[in-house]
Amino acid sequence: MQLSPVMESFVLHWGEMGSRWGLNRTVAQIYALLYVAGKPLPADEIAGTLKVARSNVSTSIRELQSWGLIARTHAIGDRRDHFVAETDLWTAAARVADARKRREIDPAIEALAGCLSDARTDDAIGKDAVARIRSMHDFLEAAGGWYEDVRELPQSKLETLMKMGAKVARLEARARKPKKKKKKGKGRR
Amino acid sequence: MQLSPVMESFVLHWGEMGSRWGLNRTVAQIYALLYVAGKPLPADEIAGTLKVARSNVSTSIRELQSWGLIARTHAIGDRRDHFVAETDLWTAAARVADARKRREIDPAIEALAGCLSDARTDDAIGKDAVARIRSMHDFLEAAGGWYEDVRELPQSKLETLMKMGAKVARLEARARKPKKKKKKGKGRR
DNA sequence: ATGATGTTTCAGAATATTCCGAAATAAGGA
DNA sequence: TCCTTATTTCGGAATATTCTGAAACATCAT
Repeated sequence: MQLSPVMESFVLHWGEMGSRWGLNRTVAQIYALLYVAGKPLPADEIAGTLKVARSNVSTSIRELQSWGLIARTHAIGDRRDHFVAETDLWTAAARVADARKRREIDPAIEALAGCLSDARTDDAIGKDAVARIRSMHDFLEAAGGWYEDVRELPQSKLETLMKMGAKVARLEARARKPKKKKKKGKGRR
Repeated sequence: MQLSPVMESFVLHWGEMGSRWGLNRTVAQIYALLYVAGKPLPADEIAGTLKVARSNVSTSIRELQSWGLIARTHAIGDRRDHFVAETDLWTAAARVADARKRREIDPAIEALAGCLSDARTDDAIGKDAVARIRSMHDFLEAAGGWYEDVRELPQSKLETLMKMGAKVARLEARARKPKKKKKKGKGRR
């Protein structure tokens, strides 16, 4: 896979971004490569294009699969596995959100529940401290539950909901600060 | 600050969680400590309690302030700065979300915009690849814009919106899979 | 000023993560 | 089966991050 200058810079940027997002560089770059490539690539070609060890690609692909961001396909007359990126960004974002919830939120809830249960036999802790821990636990659980509910909506409904949110927000903004001509520093929309 | 067993385990767990969340252990532990403590603590007491270097506390506090998760206060008759955690979890979550958008989304959008502008002078890149890059750019920009809109809502409105979302989700779920008695479990799809 | 107290900076040590490459394992076709 | 090709595992090298302790800096009361 020969990369054009822009494709290369896209991949490189993604590598950077990936770190910020908690995936490592290689993983992020592979996703980016598959995303721009727009066609299935075999592992060794990925390794060649990105100049990383073949084994590294193997590990990273595993990780990407666990995030649900790439899929394995096969080409006729080729024994090798090929991989494609999920190109629908709604789906991809949802996959990432799912994975993050699973890795970041759920274990946290569990840990907090553990603390709460231990708290009953800890006579050195104050009632108010326990209450604070509990409210954190409850907050995360509520957020997680909400996410799961909403997550199951078909995309169309979700989009409607989001538009609604934005509309309410705009109305609200107008109602609250009628003075200001244009809002915020980044003229969007 | 003497920690009870449960408080200690809370702080320790938060240290773990923090890593998953992209903050480092000390930073996370300090927040956790201030959160359970429920009262302002001076930096050296934090260092003593957590058994980390005083300077490390200083750096971490700086970071926590940049996330907007702790505030500086003063006690009469004490020259030292004291720090309190934001205990309202809605607010804290919003602060984290803001910071993450600023660090994770905004730079990404910028990078992609750069790629797109470069793409005009790159004759080796395919039209379809450019289109894919563009759609990623647009997606992120739309998501960011939506977030900013919604983010400015007063908390009460936001809560209403979320409840609405959850309600829609529940109705939708019933309509789509009338068979299932109870949802959830671990059954991801 | 001077000293007492508190905070920040910074170079390098300690630690953790990522990556490579060799060796082991699997899977297909002759 | 045996050979060929594809994939994974894993120990340790390379790299990046975090943390420490000492020194520099700031602030205030005397």
